[in-house]
Amino acid sequence: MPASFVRVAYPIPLEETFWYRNPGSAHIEIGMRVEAPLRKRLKATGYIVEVVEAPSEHQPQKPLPQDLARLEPDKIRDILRVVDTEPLFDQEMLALGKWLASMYHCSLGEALAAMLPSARRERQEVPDEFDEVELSRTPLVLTSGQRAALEGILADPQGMFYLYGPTGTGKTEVFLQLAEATLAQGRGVLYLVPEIALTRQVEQDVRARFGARCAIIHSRLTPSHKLAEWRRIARREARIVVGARSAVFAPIADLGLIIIDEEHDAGYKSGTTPRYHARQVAMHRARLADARLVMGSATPSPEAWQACAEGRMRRFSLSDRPAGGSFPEIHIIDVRGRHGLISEELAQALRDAKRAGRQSILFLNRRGFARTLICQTCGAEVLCRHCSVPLTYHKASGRLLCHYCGYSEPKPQACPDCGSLDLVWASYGTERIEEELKEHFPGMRHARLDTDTASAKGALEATLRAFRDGEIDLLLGTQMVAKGLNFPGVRVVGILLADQGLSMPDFRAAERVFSLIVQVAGRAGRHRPDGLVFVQTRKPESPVIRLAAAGDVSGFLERELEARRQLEFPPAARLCRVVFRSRSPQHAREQAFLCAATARHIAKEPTFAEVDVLGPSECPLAVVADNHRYQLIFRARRFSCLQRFVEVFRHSVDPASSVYLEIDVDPVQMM
DNA sequence: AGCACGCCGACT
DNA sequence: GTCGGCGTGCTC
Repeated sequence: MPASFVRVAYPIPLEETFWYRNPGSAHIEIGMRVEAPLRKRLKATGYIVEVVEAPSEHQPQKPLPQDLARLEPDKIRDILRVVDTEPLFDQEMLALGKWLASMYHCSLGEALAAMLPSARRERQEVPDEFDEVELSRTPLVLTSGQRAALEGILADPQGMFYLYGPTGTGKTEVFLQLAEATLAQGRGVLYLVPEIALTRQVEQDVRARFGARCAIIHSRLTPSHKLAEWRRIARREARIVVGARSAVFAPIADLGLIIIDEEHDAGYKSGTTPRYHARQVAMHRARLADARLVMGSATPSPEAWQACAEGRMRRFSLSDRPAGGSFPEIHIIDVRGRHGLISEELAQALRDAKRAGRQSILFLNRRGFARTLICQTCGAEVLCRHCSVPLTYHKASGRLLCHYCGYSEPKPQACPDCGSLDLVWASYGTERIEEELKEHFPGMRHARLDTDTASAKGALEATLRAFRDGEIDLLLGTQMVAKGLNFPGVRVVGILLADQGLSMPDFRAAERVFSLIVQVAGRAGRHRPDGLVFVQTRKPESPVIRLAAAGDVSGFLERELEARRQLEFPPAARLCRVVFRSRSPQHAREQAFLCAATARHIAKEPTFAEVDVLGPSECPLAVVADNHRYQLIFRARRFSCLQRFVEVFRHSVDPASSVYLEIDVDPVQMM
């Protein structure tokens, strides 16, 4: 038996793949992982992406791949070990990996690493949680809007659809019935949800309806459980998969439907290489598989709204709340010049709700006690030693904490700059609101829900259950309370500092603030028509706040799209952001300027006439975790042109290894 | 990425 | 004279 050769892709920022010999008789296939030596490294783990049988006397010889034939035979080393007994991916997934690598400008190995579970070994038992929910819940009776959407989508065997409707108008039920119809045809279903608490809710709905046919991929599954779920999907034992971003790569055979719930959510964009957008990957997969793609949200992204306007996607609107609720009455409260963070109007409504046996939600998008500590004498803020951001005071731990790198230090007694003892807290966090609640609403049973309180295992579930069961009158929290939670008893919603985030140096700031306000407001009055929302702000005249308070989604999107056209920002153009990061501020800066010159030179070519090179400039967050950051932005109207440009750029620059280049296609965060 | 090699500053 | 800083180069 002659030795065979394998091509291995490593999850490192190197485009090259490497050839090895398989010395033993170990069975080897595309899609398995191997351990092999890589230069001075004794063992590195990579993915087999090609297998070639060595020439033998008996078998007719196929020509060897060119790069293998060119290699000196003694340069080819032996693999050490095969990790898997079954492949993790097939040719189809490999093709998706190649697409991902070219789309997001990373190596094939990096793409595969992002797509696949990382566990070495599979755990035999899959956690069996679904016996606690009652099975075979039957489909609900649909409203006319829901029925129209369901029938309209089912009438088209493929294509893209948008389910647009305020919270509580029953998008989930339409998704579930579409899934049912797809499964009935023997085709697989992928149901994407943003990370966080929402996974739990959809998971239960899907489990109740489809039982053992579903697989769930949470972020908290251990790697070995994730691998076990992966195998169940590949073996077709599970035909409907619920999961967050990375579930878009689940190996579902004969895919018939992809659902993207809360389509606008930024959590669908990966923050690490490859910086893929699950919506983009889903569009690609749906096209390849001739599957339907159905997304939905109460606050569509400008990209999706534009696609509907241009007819690239068919939109269905839902407008009735089938559970008997109606849309809440919304009040804007101008809090300029007022003390405290809970206005008298809101306080009164909270007390009234409590007296009526109803519940309330307070939303403030900042955890901790105070955003920053300021010296009254010299005006200095206490900044992180590793990042260019102020430290947030967390009273529970008595420490100042950096929300970007995790650095913390004890609360200083005196100003580190001038030694003054006159240090004051500036701005509020959820911890401080909690203190205000204790002081001014002693009878109110409340709970706080943010990353800090939810980090303990089971704490999130326990709080949500207690609130649902009415053991809590008031739920206070960050984004976590904004998304997808359905609590029938909620009457009052208070949005504190609604304009927070509006002045961020990011073209998506308005979009984010708008959708957060609308989403939180949607928590009120889902089941009874007496919801009340208070939008507290220091910018009551801001159109974003006014449109959000009016629930005018299309008005906001039209306005936003017009602004984006004026500024030539997405979706009027496509962007690629390149961040240069280095321990050394000079290196990052020099490299950014050098590469900018190269980029401008390339942009002079006639084929790249439409490409703009913006920058370089220091990133708004100039330092994160001791990394100094500069950025360059490429812009073009046609995506294909931008992609070719980035490709040429990437191969024309040779960054010193002390500077790392992050390439972000369709960036969502510009900080 | 990771790991070693190599070439200039302050120490026993 | 060496220890060690991190800039540079290479990976089948």
